[in-house]
Amino acid sequence: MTDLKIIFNRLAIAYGPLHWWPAETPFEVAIGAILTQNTNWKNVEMAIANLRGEIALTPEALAELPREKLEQLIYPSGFFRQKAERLQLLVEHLQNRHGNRLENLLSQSLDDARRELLQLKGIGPETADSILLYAGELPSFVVDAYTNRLFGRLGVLQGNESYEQVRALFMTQLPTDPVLFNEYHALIVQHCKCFCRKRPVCAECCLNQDCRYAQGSLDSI
DNA sequence: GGCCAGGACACCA
DNA sequence: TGGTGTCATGGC
Repeated sequence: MTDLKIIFNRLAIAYGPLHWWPAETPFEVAIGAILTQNTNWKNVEMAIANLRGEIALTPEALAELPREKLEQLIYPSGFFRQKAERLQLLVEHLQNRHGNRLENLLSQSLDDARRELLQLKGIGPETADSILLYAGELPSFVVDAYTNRLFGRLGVLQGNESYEQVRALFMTQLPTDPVLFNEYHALIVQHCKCFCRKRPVCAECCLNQDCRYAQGSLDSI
């Protein structure tokens, strides 16, 4: 069993199952993925609640919103001008290429869908992978700041790896399973909210000072 | 009042 | 190719 599988098992026992992403439709996942860029999820929830209140959580409805109105609705998520543009560019793309259905974009092969998402302004690798995995249920591992922080501390990562290198590490060492990738990323985020941010070592977490992972070396495994 | 949060992009050397 | 500045709100 690889280190990554062992770490997953420990996290899963401690926190799982988490069943991400907190959204009602694939399109809502994509909206959340853009809105959460460098932003606390609580702020995103406020913005999504505003969109829901305007019945604007479909590509058609979002396309009808004037830019200023959209900026006003997503204001709590921060970077509201950038994000309004990014949302409208995504909606325009779905309208022009996929009959207003994100599901059509996601029905392609993983590589084709990922390439297409990455060509859109404002959708980088993490946002694309979040959409692929959580909206499309495609086996694309999501790497985020928490992933780098946690696995850097564990000694799995050196800290100078590129996004694609980290993603490839997880995708080659783990079974190609979207359910596993989904849960793993959710567990990393859940764990880091306790272990990595609030305090250096969380007494009740599964990777505390008594755990070999917290020592920064996995050599003994 | 400062720091951080489930990034991406433009610009520059 | 890699580093830096910019975008911006809300919670702690």
